[in-house]
Amino acid sequence: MCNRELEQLVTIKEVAKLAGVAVSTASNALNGKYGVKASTQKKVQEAAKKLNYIPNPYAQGLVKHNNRIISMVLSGPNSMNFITNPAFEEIIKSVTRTLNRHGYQAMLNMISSDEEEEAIVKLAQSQISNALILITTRTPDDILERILEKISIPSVVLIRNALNKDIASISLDNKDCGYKATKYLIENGHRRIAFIGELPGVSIAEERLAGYRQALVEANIEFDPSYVIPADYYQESGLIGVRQLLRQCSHKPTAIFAGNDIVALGVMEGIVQEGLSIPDDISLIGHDNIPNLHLLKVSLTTIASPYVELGRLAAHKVMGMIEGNDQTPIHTVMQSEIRVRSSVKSI
Amino acid sequence: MCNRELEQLVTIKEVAKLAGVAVSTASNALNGKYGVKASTQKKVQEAAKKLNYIPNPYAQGLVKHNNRIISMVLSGPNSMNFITNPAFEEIIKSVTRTLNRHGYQAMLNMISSDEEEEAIVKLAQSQISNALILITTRTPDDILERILEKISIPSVVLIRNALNKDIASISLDNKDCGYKATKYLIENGHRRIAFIGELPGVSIAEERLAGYRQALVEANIEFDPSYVIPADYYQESGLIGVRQLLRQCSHKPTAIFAGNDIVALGVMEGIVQEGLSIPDDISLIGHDNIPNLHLLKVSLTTIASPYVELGRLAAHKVMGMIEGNDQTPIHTVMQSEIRVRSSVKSI
DNA sequence: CTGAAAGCGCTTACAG
DNA sequence: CTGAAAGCGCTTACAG
Repeated sequence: MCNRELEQLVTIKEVAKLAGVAVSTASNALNGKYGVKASTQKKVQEAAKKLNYIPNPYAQGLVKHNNRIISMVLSGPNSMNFITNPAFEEIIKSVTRTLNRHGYQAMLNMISSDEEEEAIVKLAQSQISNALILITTRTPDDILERILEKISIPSVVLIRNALNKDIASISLDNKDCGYKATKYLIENGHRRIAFIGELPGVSIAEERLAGYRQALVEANIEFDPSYVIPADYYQESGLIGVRQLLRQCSHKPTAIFAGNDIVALGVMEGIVQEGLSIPDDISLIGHDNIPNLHLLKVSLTTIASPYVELGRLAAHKVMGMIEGNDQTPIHTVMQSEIRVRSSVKSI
Repeated sequence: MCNRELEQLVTIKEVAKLAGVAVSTASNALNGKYGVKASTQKKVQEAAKKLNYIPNPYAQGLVKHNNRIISMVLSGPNSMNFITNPAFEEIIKSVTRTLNRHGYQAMLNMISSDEEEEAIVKLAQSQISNALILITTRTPDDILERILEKISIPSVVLIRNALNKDIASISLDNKDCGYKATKYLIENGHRRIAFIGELPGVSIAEERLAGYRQALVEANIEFDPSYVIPADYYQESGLIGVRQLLRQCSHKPTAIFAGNDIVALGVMEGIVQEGLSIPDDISLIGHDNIPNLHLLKVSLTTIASPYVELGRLAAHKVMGMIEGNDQTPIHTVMQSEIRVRSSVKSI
């Protein structure tokens, strides 16, 4: 079961002994430090190879203050499996793969939104990882800034705009996403367009709403507040939101822009439950381009965002920050594009 | 950006100083060791609290050989984002959440299938984590046994049957899954039933196939090898598989059991491309019960397996193994149940 | 170019 | 009940 004792761990001491040098010399040789005779270095390397030596990263970390571990922090409601958005899973996989390829380790930390400050600060102070990638935080900017100021390890915040100059971020052009989605609906003849995804204080929601409004303004469509419905960006909020929408508005909209794809999935459920059909009664567009949208009851038109690339950039950025050679801009904003399927009808 | 120097880390030394005791006493007090005067312990705890002391897990790990980190190992083809099965993502989240709740950390390790042995052994030897949870390994039993014998940390293998007595595992009753799926098709009047999901040497595939065959035998349906199609359990293999099936069989089957849901998704794509319809031309059943199957073009009937619970059990098992108090059986087999939707037609 | 010493932050025997 | 010492596996000045 667990043959913990079977095999003695090989340490640098044994390597040094086999190579016939001091431990410090072995260390210098293995780390390619200047001032080690080539032949000595070779001897040490061969000994290490022969013994199958792998340095203990924590012993290294203790002295170098670098253990090559990076935490991906996921915050969400305090229920068992709160990360239900496949878009975030793409990011997680992309970050992990990129880190692993560069000899870094990825840690996953799932924390409750309601104790985010405490959990993040504790995580950083524990020194368990060398950097933080905040993937799903919704903490307001000012509080998040306070949190990140408190901690002493590098961090990068994903998919949030509007953070202050000192906080590294990689995000989407969320306003443009909202604009593109809404404009596409308008181009298809829609004028009564609802937005399900209002979430005050949360950057992506506010920006997507701003893009929605901008597209409306450009098309001379009057803004109707009854067409703007709150949603928390989890699936059920789409279902609840569309019910609320159909109940509260005086003129039923002909199209809905859902804040993201899983909200759109909820909207789809709600529309079916109401006995309406997409896109004949209501057109629908989402955001994210999660997998298999083409296999849905109605294949969903959406705004596709480059989550894999975003994760890759995030991984490279934190590695650079840790190693002190990060050359990338403090803020990166990535562009999205529409992926047309058949949930929007031209009217 | 990275105010690494701003804040001095607080160590047990400062705690001891503030409490006016020796470092060893502080350690004993903090760890609740016997033989510390209550008043001393209180002094130390207060000092720790005041200074916001968090012990360095790696310094602890170095002496205790327990850093409370567990690696979830995902192997797959050597492409960027190979874990595409939402069922595995449920497991990952469930494991992580459970570990985090118990003060453990979860590490994600994505390795290439073609260098699995090397990567696993190296991971274990690096002492970077205290235990391994192998989630997606397909390495044949004998090789996997050899690998796990080589390593000196506890490990548990998920969703694999037939491993030897000494290797901890938590799995599904895959034969029963195959049996239930096939039996349900038979009960609905089908006799020409295909299985897309043959993958020799991979436990889940072999067992599901065995269950399929058993259901056939019980119903006196002759086994037709041209109805058994290989698939690698990624989505595209379903698409390829159903094409192959329709090309090679003399009598078109009336129903297909796909090895898992994402294969079923591929099959669905293929059937649509061939101009056929589900369930009118061909009935389809999958396995896993991944999210949102009810929103597909044809809502997919499937075998639901308890992945969240499985992940929870796996986390508890490795924690127990690490702490030396694991009471759970070395092998756990979980039961699955059918979830009826509308992709199977009664004929 | 090499090695002995100190130290990273902790815990564990062991004196007292 | 408390504290000084040794040690976990490493690296980094610093003598020589």
